[in-house]
Amino acid sequence: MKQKLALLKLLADETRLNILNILLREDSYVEKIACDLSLTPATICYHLKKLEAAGVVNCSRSQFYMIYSLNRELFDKPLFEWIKKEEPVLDSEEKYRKEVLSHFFKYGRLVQLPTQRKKREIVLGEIAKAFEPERQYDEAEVNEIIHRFHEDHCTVRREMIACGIMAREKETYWLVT
Amino acid sequence: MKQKLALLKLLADETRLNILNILLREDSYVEKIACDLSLTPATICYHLKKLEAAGVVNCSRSQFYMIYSLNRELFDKPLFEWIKKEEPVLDSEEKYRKEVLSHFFKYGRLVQLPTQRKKREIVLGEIAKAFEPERQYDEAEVNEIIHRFHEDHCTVRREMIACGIMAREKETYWLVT
DNA sequence: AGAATGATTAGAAATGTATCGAATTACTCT
DNA sequence: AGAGTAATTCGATACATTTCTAATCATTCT
Repeated sequence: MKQKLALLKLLADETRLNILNILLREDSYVEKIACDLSLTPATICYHLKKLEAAGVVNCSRSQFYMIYSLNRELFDKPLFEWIKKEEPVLDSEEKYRKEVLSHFFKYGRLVQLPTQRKKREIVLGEIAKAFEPERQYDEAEVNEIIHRFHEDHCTVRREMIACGIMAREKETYWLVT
Repeated sequence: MKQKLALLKLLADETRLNILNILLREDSYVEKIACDLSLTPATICYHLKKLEAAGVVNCSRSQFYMIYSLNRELFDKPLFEWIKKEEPVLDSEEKYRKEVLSHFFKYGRLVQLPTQRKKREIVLGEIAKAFEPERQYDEAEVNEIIHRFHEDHCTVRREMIACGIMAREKETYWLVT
């Protein structure tokens, strides 16, 4: 990745693009390129050395001159390949989840029920962990468990149903799998 | 061209590459991306706005969130297409020629005959313009014309022949076409 | 209408980098 | 070996850009 970023940085400069365009047409050398672009040889050399270090160009001496030439294979791949990371980035969802939880829970208790659905689902999902799957609870049990997390167990209980995290029939509640 | 350079500059930033990689997997929104990358929403917004202005991403509102998505067609072209200028660059040779001439001619006279073949050819080619094509000159005429440019007309005359700019048979000289 | 929340903008600090002139190095040709 | 020439390096300067905090704006939901 570092490699690709470095290469993109190299390409993102007007002078270097100009140099590459010159080399795209034909090999050339420092003084001539400097003349073409109305810049000093020092500047052109600075850029060519950077390009060379990254493997974008090669150079070899011919008489007085250092002839620079383009490494053309580099440019065949679609741009897509140049921006994509190999690593699976990071488990974004999990990180976001922790962020939300740490915001709404203080000392293990739910400070406030989030307004937004997405955050509310995360918070309710966390509370749902206190219930065992495949087990049936009566309303008093449900209230008691929820109450460990939040004062208003009625609202939370209702939201658990609304979000589809728990189901209920008559007086019986259970976790939806 | 300006367009392409601008786009490459956009891609040449670690944070923006990270953002694009996130959007490559799925659409997302400012706060979530900020959380993923451990940066502030302000920073993410700054980058997304730049990307949007360049047409790299689009955004639309959904509930509380501005959902950003990738403009994927952009990335199909090979990198090659992204660095190549449409314009024929500039007549590099002509510019180089002028540079060399202004260096070796002062006030219309040749200060010194360049050592290097490439430059010498350019200088001699300039002097050759003083001769009419298809006309024959004797040596005295040739010397006189060359003398307008340079003291040592003998050397210059000999070099004109050596470079193949003029030809000679016995006492007669003419321009090679 | 008002409260809540995410998005955006403005301003400032810090960092990175392109460019140049001058001095030095590396090489070629006589 | 020495003169000449192109390439490179060094140090300094100027400019662009990323990032943050704080404040403001725009939208949604009650």
